[in-house]
Amino acid sequence: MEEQSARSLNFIEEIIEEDIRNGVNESRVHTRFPPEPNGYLHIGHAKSICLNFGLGKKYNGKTNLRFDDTNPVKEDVEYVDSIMEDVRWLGFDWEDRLFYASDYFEQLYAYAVILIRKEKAYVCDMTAEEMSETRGAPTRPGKESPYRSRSVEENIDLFARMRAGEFPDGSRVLRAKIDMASPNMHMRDPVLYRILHAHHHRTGDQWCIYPMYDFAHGQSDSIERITHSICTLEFEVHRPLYDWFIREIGLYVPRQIEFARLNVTYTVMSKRKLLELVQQGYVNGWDDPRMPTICGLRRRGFTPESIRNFAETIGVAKRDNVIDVSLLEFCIREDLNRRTNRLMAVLNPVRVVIDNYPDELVEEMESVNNPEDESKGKRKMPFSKSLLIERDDFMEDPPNKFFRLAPGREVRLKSAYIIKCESVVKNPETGEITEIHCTYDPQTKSGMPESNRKVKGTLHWVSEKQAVKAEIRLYDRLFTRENPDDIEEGKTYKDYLNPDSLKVITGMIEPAVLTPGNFDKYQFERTGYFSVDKDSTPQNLVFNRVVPLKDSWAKAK
RNA sequence: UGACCCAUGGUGUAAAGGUAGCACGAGUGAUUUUGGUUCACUCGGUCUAGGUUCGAAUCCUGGUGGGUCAACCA
Repeated sequence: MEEQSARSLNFIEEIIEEDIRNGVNESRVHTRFPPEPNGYLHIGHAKSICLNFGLGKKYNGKTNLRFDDTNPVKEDVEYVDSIMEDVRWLGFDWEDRLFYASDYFEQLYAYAVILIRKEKAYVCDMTAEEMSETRGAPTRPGKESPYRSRSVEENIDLFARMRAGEFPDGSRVLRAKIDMASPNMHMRDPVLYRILHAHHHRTGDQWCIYPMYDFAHGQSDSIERITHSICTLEFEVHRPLYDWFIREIGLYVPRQIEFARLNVTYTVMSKRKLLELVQQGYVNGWDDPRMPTICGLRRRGFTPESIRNFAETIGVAKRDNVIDVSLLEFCIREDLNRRTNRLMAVLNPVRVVIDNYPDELVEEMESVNNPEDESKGKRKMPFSKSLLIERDDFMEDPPNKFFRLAPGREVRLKSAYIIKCESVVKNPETGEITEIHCTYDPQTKSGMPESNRKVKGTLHWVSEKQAVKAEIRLYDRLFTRENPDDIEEGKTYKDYLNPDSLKVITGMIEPAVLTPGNFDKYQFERTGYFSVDKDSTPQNLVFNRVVPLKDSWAKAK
């Protein structure tokens, strides 16, 4: 069965397997997912989560969750909590390996002192502006800081006093002493520590100096004995620095591997932009179903399985990529198709009156919940003289290939009778059709011996009197441009926001949904997959459309 | 105009020097109590120019195109 996995490794797996063969780091595999708690996780993080935890599992290794919380002014426990919830929801377990970079502040301080003693780090008094000016440019070398040659003793003393809070923010930094002429900007005496009198969400006011990403990340990996530190491509130029710290301090050696981050058409992925959409009210919060956040997708009705399968399907490589949203839609359709119950729901109703049906009779019609899965059982739906069908399912003057209801034509009502349209009633002023009068054939009730007569179409319907009103939220892509980050002159990504990304309508639902034991996601016949919104109550049913069904008739039109 | 990274159908991703495959997509047909689902078939690709080799998507060189890097962010 699994024969094909024998030799179809992605480039990261090849590196890992080679390391295993060579006995690198005792041939262990230990990965980590290291988010900064400064925002909510999105589908791009899901790729990283699936990758890191997936690799840990595949190679019988472990995966840590580590919060990269070295910048207190941007971080908050709100984000810590949401990240843990999202990772768990996706189906991954860090067991007892929950860590914070802030757990290592004392250790990192000691590492910095080691570098100072080796004359590989120094306290620099330049302002941020001066530092920026003397750093040079990629094509031009920088100039060495006048503080570069401070004595070890002076550096140790100054660094201790930085920690003790003797200096104001921004007055001094600790820098590595590497090479101001390096073609790699990150090697031009990068900042290791800065002074920041800010309250940290975990360490409180214990520290007023904070390590920079470069000084914290690799060492944290090393402390946790991470073997493979997988990150996105923009950190590729940081790798020489990552390795430099590990080597100079003399630490356990993890290997950093970079992959291309995920991009999806018709959406933005940067935390900054997503934050703007929330803060400026373009969407209703991080979990707005239009957002590409994990919590947004969850609220929309995506399943963890579908997202994991998506991550598996897109693969991993180093070239820039833009995944078409249709692939994400495929993944959720594929999953929901076999797990959701079918539900009759009429989104844009028009009345159908069965003239030859008894006035007061209400029959119970039986329908399978999921034709793909018999074990999902059956349900009963009331049927009566006055029904509602989809307005689109009737045409007074239809083209040839219209398979639905039209004057003189027959259709089957799903799980009920075959009906024939006899006449229509219109509003004399507007010309709008208000009633469609039909007759039914009593011999064609679903399940009866003579019910197998072929008719061109089958329609969904609800019984007018028993149907339940529901608020239906139809979501469309948030942006009108395939790549909202590809901005035309004089515009911003916000100019590509889709004003019609949310449409709220009132639909009529079969009453079965109110009975207990139903699933929280449904396939509405022909219209799409829907989930019950978290704000829904029995008095006010609210459905979110996860994704429309494919509709080849719509295309033909 | 520096360093580093990348280049396979429309979109992704495989092929460890030896048949360019898979998925989405698009198209055609069959089945169908929804035109969905399911099934079958089809479409379509190695950026370019040289070189090495019996043989190159794969190795080498040049070009072209794209990306990353000049935060006391991560």
